[in-house]
Amino acid sequence: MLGQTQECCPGLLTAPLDEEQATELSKVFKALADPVRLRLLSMIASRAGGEVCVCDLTPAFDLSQPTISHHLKHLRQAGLIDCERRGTWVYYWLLPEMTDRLAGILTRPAGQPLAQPAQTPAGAAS
Amino acid sequence: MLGQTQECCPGLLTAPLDEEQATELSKVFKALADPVRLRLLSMIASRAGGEVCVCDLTPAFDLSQPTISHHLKHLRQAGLIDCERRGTWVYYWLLPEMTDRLAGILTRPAGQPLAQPAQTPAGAAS
DNA sequence: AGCTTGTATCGATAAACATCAATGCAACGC
DNA sequence: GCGTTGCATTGATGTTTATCGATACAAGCT
Repeated sequence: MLGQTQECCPGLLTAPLDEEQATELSKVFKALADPVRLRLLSMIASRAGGEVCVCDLTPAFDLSQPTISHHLKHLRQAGLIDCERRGTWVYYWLLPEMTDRLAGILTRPAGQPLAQPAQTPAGAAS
Repeated sequence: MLGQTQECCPGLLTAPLDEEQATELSKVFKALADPVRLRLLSMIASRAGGEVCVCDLTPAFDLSQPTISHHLKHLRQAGLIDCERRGTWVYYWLLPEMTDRLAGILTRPAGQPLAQPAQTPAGAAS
């Protein structure tokens, strides 16, 4: 996912993405584009021990167990989390490499202030 | 969008998001969850002068003009870009506050190494 | 005023997605 | 062995979304 084909962090804010890069990146953002998955991810990421049992996640939502399982699969296929069955239970944990990469992609280089006008220039469209 | 109701950067990786925060955040990620919009955003953000005319964006895609306009509207409603009509043409520019905020949300605090196992623990699900 | 060009909006359609109930599979306890 | 519990997969359904053609709006030109 997101291919090691790129040097390190193409940037998004520094150079136009080509079609392939954009398609790969969009898959990860799509995984984040749902409130349930965002809450699942934050519950997993913020867990003290670094791991969460599915049995601790499911009751936090007003959704069926298959739906939660579906969302977890989505997050896992995006490379944001991974899991392991341990006896009866399945534990999930964050893969910080992916969130780190996203943060880098959304960060503009310090030396390049983007030359943005930024403040709404009198009469900008609503 | 994303409400100033929060202190600064709730985190996503440090504490579980509540339902409202997750819903707001998901709207922004939804705007990024499309390859066309990602390419549009990167074309706008990486522009030297900080502004791009729609007439420079549309021909870069194999899509109809209404479709590009629709995607730009989506990015604008997410607070990622803004625009202004100037004579015949409409110019778009990045709102770096939003990308900065997203980068912050995806960044884990230095003092909190998340205690993740990270390396695949023998026999992790495929 | 009319014509032309650039951009946004509208209405329709097909594809993608979130959700559920039903079912399957894995591990434990009896 | 059999039943139970935890989680994943399947199939169906309603909703959302990407896309287009047609049209509307805005600004400049003649």
